[in-house]
Amino acid sequence: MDEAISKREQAKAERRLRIVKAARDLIRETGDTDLSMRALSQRADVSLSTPYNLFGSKRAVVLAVFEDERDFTERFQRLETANSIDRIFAAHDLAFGYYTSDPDFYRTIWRALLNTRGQEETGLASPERLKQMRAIWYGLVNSAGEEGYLDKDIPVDMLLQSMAHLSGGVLLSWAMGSLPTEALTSSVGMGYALCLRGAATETGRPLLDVHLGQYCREQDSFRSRVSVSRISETM
Amino acid sequence: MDEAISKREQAKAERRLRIVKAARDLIRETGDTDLSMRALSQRADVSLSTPYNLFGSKRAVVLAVFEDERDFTERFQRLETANSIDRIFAAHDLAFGYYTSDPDFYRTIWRALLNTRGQEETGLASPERLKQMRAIWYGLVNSAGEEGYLDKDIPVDMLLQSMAHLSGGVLLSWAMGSLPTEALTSSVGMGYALCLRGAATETGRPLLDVHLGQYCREQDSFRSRVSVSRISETM
DNA sequence: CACCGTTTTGGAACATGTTATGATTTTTAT
DNA sequence: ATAAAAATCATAACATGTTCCAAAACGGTG
Repeated sequence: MDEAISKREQAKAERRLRIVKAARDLIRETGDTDLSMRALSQRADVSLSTPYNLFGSKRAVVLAVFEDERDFTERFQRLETANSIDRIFAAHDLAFGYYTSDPDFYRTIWRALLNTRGQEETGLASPERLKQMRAIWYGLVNSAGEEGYLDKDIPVDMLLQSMAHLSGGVLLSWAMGSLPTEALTSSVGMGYALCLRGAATETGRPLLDVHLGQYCREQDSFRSRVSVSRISETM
Repeated sequence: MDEAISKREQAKAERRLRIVKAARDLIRETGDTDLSMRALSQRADVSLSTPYNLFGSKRAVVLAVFEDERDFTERFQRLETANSIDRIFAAHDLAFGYYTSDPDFYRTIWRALLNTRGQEETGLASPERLKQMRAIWYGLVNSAGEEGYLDKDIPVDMLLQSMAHLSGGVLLSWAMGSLPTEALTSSVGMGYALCLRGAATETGRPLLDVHLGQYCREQDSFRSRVSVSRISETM
């Protein structure tokens, strides 16, 4: 009976899989253009209604593609670094490596995720993924605090929030085309370094200066093209 | 003949105005729902084609509404503060006062601006507005540097870029519904304070601590609801 | 195997952003 | 005044996300 019930679920899961795979392939092949639900359902060999039954909306499908693509957690486990500050930036480089290594694909996905047709129910990631990510990053920053690199007076939560918003802003800017892919990682890294330095102890500051300096130099190397990102209006 | 030529342009300008006004009213009345181009053109008493002739897309119309609503520059001139650090945060409070005083309206607009149907040509503000804003903020932060509050080793441009991304990220988070309106101003302010503190001199740090502490306390007062914003996934 | 509930299917339908088109009106130039 | 030019108008058309519905297919149960 458990097997029987699973037969139903299995078929569903398989369809779900087909749909996600078809969506991913279509995005890879034609960069968003022609990721119509009609093309998608045809490619996945299901009816037009099925993706709506199984996911609810086009946006949800794309979100599934997005989360399916990333195995950050396990790759993160294998990071080895001298100190907790370096580990933060190693994790950052790892995370943004996904974007920079396949920019067209991820930009398309991000754009689709930004399109919020209609009311609420938004959010840029599933709750589970969020919890996972939050745990990882909390651990990272908290370690830095416990190793004496960050001022204990500044709550880790607030640091995390600012860092999250920073990366979100950069990704937005990038997805909208204001920021070239080359500037992605360094823009976020620089912001992280700045924020962390704002909360750093005497001990932590030199460690952060290394990264800050490095990202600054990276940005300088194509400064002419970047200028201040278009999004600065929002300030 | 100049008058004659202007007759054409005048009529155009008047139509443009009618369209923007109609769009604004429709958004105010029905919060995005029913800002269809058909409803818009009817309300503005023009044909469906005209907004496309004059603006190019729905998004462009909304952008025009957005920029039409804000008279930040002149209100900014009237700011009077003790030092350049305080002025930065006064400007920030002023800027985000627009959003918090009419959140539904601006959230709708932001959502529409995020919707990027099709290819490039995006950007969240017109080039002129950008130049204006950039000048103002450059002046603010640069003053802080010249008054000895900020380390000269850190380029103003980079600080500005991080701050811009930060505000962009917060606004994104807010527009997507992950961040309550009450947390808007303080989230950005806290990030600004952190970033600036990361670039501050001994002299500047205490000034920033005042603001940082204040925003922290603000956030604490409704911490239960905020948690870490949903966007943290992106890190 | 026959029955029943769930899901998928095919297809139509709807709202909407956008484009194309040919007629009509308004403005400018001769 | 009249022709040329420019813009708008009314309208149809198209693509697309989404919803709805009856019929068919499927899976589990007696």
